[in-house]
Amino acid sequence: MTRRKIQMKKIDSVTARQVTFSKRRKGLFKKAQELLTLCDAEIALLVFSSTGTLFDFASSSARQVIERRNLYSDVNLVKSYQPSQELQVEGEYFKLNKEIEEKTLEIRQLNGEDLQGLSVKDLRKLEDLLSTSLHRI
Amino acid sequence: MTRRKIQMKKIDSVTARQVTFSKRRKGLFKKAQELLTLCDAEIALLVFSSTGTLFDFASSSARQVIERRNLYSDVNLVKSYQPSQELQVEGEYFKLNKEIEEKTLEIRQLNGEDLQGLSVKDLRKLEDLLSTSLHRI
DNA sequence: CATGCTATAGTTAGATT
DNA sequence: AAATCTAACTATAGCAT
Repeated sequence: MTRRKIQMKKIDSVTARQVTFSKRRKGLFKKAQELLTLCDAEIALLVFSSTGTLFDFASSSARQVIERRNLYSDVNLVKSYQPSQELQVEGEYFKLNKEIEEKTLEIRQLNGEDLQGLSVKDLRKLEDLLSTSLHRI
Repeated sequence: MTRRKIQMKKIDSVTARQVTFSKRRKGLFKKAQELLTLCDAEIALLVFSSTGTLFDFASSSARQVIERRNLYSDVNLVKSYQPSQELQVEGEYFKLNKEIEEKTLEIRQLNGEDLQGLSVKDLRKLEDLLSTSLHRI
């Protein structure tokens, strides 16, 4: 796209591929955000790196889809409304992604990172937990 | 973006918004396709129009689906690829679930449980990790 | 309404730091 | 590994048809 036109095939160099992945992922999310804003669309975007780790997820207003779905089922406002499979699927995605996020944070905290969100009490708990774990090992 | 720079807000004119939606959606999917080709990533992209109808879905391994879809007219787009979409979704599920499983195990091990699968060397590593974490806290 | 055009806005590959 | 730069690309807003 720039200094040189590139071939549309998997980039050979691992490092170059990672850099491009990072740059283009950012660009893709920006485009998604723009589409979302300009056209009032709802977008769910899941990007996995080649190693299979979930790298990102973008959709602010897609949450509303879920909320709307829940609203419909809760209030039973529209009897004939059947959540489409796509929406159900999206809902499950959100759930799974949230679970992954939570577990990732938990791991980071067990590793002594991201502690600023914790109260002193929680810190003591975590400290005790780690002490116990250390003893078991 | 072109003849004129536009404001990043919802486009007022309904017709202009529809045109932009169509154009940009196309662009977004192209970018997604490029990212997945260049970087061997896996991408799931769900775009809902403002009326809430699912407009498209893209996934790395769904390449064939997308290609096949292009053979059909716009009107039949969604219907024609639904069954395959289910299959793709299954794959993504599997990945997310696997990631959750892995993280769950990691947490359990950080808590001193499920250690039987680890070698002595891994145990030492974990011990060091916990010591360091404890120190940070 | 959809599709084609095209000047310009926006994106990014490769280099540099 | 991450940020910055910028030439060289691509995407697209406003029109035209």
